[in-house]
Amino acid sequence: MPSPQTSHIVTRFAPSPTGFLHIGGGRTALFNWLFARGRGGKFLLRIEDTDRERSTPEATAAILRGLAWLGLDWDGDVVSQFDQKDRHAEVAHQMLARGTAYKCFSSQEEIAAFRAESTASYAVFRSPWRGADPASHPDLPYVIRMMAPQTGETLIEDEVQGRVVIKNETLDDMIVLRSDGTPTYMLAVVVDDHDMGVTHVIRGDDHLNNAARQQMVYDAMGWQVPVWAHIPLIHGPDGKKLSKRHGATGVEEYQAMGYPAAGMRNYLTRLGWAHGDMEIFTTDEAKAAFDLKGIGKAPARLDFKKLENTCGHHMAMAGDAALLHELQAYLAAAARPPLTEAQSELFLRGIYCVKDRAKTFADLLDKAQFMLATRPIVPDEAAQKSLDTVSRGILKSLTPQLQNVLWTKDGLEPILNHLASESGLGFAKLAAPIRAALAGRTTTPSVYDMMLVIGRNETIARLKEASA
RNA sequence: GGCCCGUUCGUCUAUCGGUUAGGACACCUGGUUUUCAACCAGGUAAGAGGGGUUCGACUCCCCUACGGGCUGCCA
Repeated sequence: MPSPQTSHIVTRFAPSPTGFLHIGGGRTALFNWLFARGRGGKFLLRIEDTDRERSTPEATAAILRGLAWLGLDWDGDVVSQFDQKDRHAEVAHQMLARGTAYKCFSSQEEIAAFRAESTASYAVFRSPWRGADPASHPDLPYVIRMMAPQTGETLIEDEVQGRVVIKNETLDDMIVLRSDGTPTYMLAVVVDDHDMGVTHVIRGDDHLNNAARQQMVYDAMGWQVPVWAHIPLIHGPDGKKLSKRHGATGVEEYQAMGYPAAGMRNYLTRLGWAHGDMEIFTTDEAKAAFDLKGIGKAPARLDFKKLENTCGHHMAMAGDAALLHELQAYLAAAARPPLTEAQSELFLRGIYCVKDRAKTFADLLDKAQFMLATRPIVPDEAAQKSLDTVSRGILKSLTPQLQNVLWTKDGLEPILNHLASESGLGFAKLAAPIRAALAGRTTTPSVYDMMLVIGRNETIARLKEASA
């Protein structure tokens, strides 16, 4: 039964469609999603496309794909901020009517000149039109500025950052409606969050200062201020802001590299958030455990080793069919050919002996090569070395013995053990050429597992081929 | 320049005035083993610096240093 005070939670993710879904954005979305989903709330998606110059439908599509891959589903339709522009203008004019905003006729040149001249420490632009008599208004283009309080303080009660005090004198009368009648971000974000019923704004802490400005809009309209939670941004391994030179920054790149979505989710969840000593979470566990309190205030660095380790856990935890399904999606994302029906069947039969040692799907596929490959098996350099004359002779003597043996580990073991001691090689030395023959490489699952997975005929065929 | 935020092992973090400062990744050692991996056991490793407050400070306050953010008719 949902508890009444937690069932009205509404969070949102509001990216601007100017590129792919950034890994940091993915984490922000994840936090919002976890918070809402863990509390029976709603998670909404809004595309902040008011900047017509930079917004592209391709970017929106990429963001949606990224979210879908991460398994973050949203409630209702995707909201286009641009579509709400009339509503934004309406609110701007309401503010005008209420006297909490005013028309400013200062040109951009005038403002630029002010900024250039003011080397003073307090370079806050004060519009001369604040409080001007409407009768004195010229017939010129104007912007609508917020009538912001110029004294006193604005208090941000932030779930992550704590109580943050911003002195109002450091804030200017921000523009809410541009001279072309379109809204600025500062207005649009507030109007949309209010209209969409957003109760918790969880976003990057690059918006912490903006929260003060936005809070003024809430106050000007008499709207309820949402719960703020400004989370630190993700940094690269060197502690600098995450950028291209650190490697992958787009969520979809991680998919293409083969990281499982569940592992990615787990890693991102734990990056900058903790729940005691717990490290590995199923999605349900994460939803239940996630809270704003556990979010750290310092920026976290991306650590690929830990990402891999986390993904390894999830790879091992996953069901076989689910792994096959996600593997196929990975292959498509990485522009690689899908597994055929027959390969899929083999994969399902043999996946048990490779999945707990793989960290990514690329890794999994590589380790599964022995079952997916078709003859001739071409040994790599290291494997070739173990297929010397002596070894080939031994393999040759092995094949007839496999003809009628019971095809189980118990059936095979005595034969291989006997051959190992009889040849004087010992098991380790005997296993090497068998690995080379069956998989063409030196790093493989157990020889028994391989034989059982590929079957009697294929085993004999590969041994014959290698010993010929 | 101004304002805001941050700083515990290499990394992610626990700690919410009194702990031998805990866990995870990585690393090292040992064990197991059919190579690698996995697995098991153990180990190295931390409170940026300086002042306070306090019987006692990683924890509260101040300063400094360093890092980040904001300061747009971008979002």
